[in-house]
Amino acid sequence: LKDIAKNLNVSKTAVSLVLNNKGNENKISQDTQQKILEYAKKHNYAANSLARGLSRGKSETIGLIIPEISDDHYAKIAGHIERKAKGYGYVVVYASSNRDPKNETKLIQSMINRQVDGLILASTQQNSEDIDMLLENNYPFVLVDRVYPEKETNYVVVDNFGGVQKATEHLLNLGRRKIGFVTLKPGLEAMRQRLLGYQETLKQFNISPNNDLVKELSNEDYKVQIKEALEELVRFPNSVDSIIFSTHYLTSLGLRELRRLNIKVPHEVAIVSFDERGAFDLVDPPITSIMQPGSEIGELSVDILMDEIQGNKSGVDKTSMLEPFLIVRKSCGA
Amino acid sequence: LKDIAKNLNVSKTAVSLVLNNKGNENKISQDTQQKILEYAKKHNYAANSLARGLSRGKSETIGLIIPEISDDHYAKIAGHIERKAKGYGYVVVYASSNRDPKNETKLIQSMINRQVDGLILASTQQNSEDIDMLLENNYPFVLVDRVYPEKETNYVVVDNFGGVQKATEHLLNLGRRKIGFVTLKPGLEAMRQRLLGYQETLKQFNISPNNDLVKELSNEDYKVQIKEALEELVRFPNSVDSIIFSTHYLTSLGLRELRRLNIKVPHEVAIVSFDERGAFDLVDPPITSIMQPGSEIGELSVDILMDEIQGNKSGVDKTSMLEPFLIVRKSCGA
DNA sequence: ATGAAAAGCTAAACCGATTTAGCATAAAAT
DNA sequence: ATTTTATGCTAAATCGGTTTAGCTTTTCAT
Repeated sequence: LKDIAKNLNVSKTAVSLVLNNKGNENKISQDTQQKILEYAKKHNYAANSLARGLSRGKSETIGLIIPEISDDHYAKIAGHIERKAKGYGYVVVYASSNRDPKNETKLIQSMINRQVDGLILASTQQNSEDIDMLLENNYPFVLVDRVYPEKETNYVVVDNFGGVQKATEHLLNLGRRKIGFVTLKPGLEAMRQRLLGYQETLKQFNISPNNDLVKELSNEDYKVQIKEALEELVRFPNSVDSIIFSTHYLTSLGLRELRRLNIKVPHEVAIVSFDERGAFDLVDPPITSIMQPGSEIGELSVDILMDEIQGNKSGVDKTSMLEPFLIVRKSCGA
Repeated sequence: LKDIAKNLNVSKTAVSLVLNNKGNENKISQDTQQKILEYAKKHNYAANSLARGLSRGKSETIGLIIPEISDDHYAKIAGHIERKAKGYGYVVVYASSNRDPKNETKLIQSMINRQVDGLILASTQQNSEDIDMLLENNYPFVLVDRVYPEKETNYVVVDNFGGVQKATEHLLNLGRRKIGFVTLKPGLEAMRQRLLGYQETLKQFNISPNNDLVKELSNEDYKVQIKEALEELVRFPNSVDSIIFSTHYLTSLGLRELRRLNIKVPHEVAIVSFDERGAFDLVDPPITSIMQPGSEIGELSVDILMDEIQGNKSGVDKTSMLEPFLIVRKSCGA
């Protein structure tokens, strides 16, 4: 900038104005504008974003904090977030919390220090204070895939209740009556909703819920616990004829276990997965899944965040619940 | 900073020095240091990274440009890069090139303008000029998963040749003789090496390569082309008894096609996949894959980049070829 | 011819840090 | 008693932009 100004014998101000398309409104002559634009292009000048950011108080960066970028679900969302953000001229920095609230707290702080203009959080949902802090400071952020039910925040979630409801109804309509449910301990609202969707649907069909058919595994130890859980589910007196797994990785693990136990899927036990991961359609049997609209989740969260950052002009809905849909494959016995 | 200085009746300089642990070497009294540290902690001060970056000429950010964050392979690498970078106090911004060189050029520029301290690139490998530019400007960067064979750059790759060699040998040792190879047009060195690995291994076993058994699909249209390719491979006169797919998504597509054609895998045609994606172990049949050491790729690339950024002190090897390894499952007929 | 308005530009403050050069004062050495 | 050295600190420049307020000069209306 200084260089351009010096070489063209104009002021930094003029250069800055012109390059920010404020030449006209500030009455810089066409000649001068031309001169500056040409010179800038020729030497392909591009502003130093740090300086610009410092000056404008905006970094044109959004922070994305997710449990794990390598999880299919979040990778997909991250992809859409990035693409959408680019459309707004924004860039995204991501960080994985690894489902650890302390980690998350640190990451949020770090992002703020780095002056991101806003945050997209798939929160561990155990960080009330952080959320309160963001809220108090009026920091633009949107929760994705997670909510703090008691707080008023922007969020984009899927209808976890409805998703499981569809799956449960589907199994019931196929004649299955002893449906097991394998999930994680309900630290997350999403998990609560999924369980609820299962329980309520059974009630609607006049089937009294049997808690022995529900296996809630701990977040740390599910890889081990799932073995016992499945054994209990398939043998007397439970003897389920179907199982809904509330995450794709539980499905993977569970299916492995069912095979080990020599249970025929879907003949003896039908299964449905909440969410899927690569190649679920090629699995033996192809897995019926409750699909989440990853692209919408990603894009909507960016739209909402951008509106927030730009001062709530557009009037987009700041909370949004998207409908998952059931992909029926073989594993449900259809 | 200013606040702290004002409230404590010291200079900004003092505060800055102390908070950067340069208090002692600049002979700030213990008293003052204490005072500053306490105040800073109490008001949990953290430096504005933009300002610091501007001043220091460092952003403590690295840029990651990959074909697609939602691809299992890159998502995994990205995860490890992020984790490792965090250890260095760095944060990563990512962007997807979608395999478009023009896109890549723009992204590189954008990252540089944003003052990232270094770049990790899974280049489209059609951007010689960009690479030259980075090289000329001595910009710290490392190629990951990709190389420009004729250029001297830092890189981390896997031994694509060796990986396919292992797979090919394995199939040959299982008695398969008519091995097909489905890959993408060799815009990428990786693809060239994989093809070469296949061809050379056949030679070593005294099998004359038959070009009809090699199907090179175009990057844009592979989803369509793969149908015809597979039909040609499985029917007379080719009638392969096995196929190596050079990427995980080709494997997915290919397997679907084989099923459509009613070909029994591995009985009639055995398959091996280069790289895998979620649930490949649960597929029918479980897919034998050439696995890439994602964590090493990610971590090593960060190590190399950091050394580059910090002025090549550590003497780490700046080019590195990692060994993939074969995970033998059912699809190869073992 | 004169005053007001418009056109075209610039100086300087500012964003929030880092860093260099140097100023007092106190302690030690001569 | 005077010089030297060490201690403890600060003013001010700098990074590279943005932006406010204002200064000339020209143009126009009266």
